[in-house]
Amino acid sequence: MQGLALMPDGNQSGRTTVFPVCDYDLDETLGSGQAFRWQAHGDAWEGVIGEQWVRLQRTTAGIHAEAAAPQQDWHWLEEFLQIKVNIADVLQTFPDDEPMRRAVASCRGLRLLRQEPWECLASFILSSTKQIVQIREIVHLLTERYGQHVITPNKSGPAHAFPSAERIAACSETELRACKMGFRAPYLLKTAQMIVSDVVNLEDLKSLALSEARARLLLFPGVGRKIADCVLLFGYGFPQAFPVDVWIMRALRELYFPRKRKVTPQQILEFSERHFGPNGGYAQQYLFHYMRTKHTSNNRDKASRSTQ
DNA sequence: AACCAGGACACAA
DNA sequence: TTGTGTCATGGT
Repeated sequence: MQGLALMPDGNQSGRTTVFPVCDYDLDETLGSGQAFRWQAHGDAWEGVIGEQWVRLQRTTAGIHAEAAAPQQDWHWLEEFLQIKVNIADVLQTFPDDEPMRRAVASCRGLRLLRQEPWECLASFILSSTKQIVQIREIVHLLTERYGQHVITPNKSGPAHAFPSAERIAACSETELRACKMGFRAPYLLKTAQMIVSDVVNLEDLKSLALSEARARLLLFPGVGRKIADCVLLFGYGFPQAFPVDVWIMRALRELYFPRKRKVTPQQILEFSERHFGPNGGYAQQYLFHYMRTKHTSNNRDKASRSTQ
């Protein structure tokens, strides 16, 4: 390790590296409900990608990354964080309207990750009608009980990889329910079994068009349009996939159809496909985060609810 | 103490 | 095709 000090910034064979990137906010990106097993420790974030433990920290030079073991190649992390995406180019494709301007202005540095498809699929099967904190808890129990240990630095506690489809498929429904996932347990179990028996091959989806890939995901039990679009967006990088959950439904109603009584979910869905352009998925994430954290009517509602 | 959460599904009309 | 009840569990 002596040689590290002699190596230039961005050295590729040590335990750490720096990605020189701007407009990348780790808090908003890792804590915004697209990934569920990153933990904030002070100003740093710790997580596991594949079999690798990682610690990320914002510095003036960019994003500082620390792994548990020396790396010759950081491509896996660069891919996960989508470092090469020029976010300014993406933002430029958003519709130029008031709601989008507000969302973009208040979520500067929000990015989309590129997660491993199986982990993403399993996580979002567990997400239905759950709050983000609860999804994190369920996923944590699952990885702790059925995921392989990964190497961590001495100072850090134990960490686990996300359990394989094979391992989940070998669980009983009772064991899965014990991870607090309730009625989602049979969905996850059957989905894992379908993957193990190769009824649907997740790798194959990468070469398909959006609608074809979506049709394959919809074959899994517990996967409807919304969860399929989450996996297409966060796991496969289809930038046009536009998950419509309860938050986005409210956002589109309030921001784009104010004082209009009958707006059906079908109309909202059609509007979402038409209005937000080739990077609609990114736009969706900005609206989602904006509604959850900054939008005033949301905060007012929350305040009035908690004081009554 | 009702109401809600990054929904999906079976079933009715 | 569109509308309702149900499914666990925990937070506000």
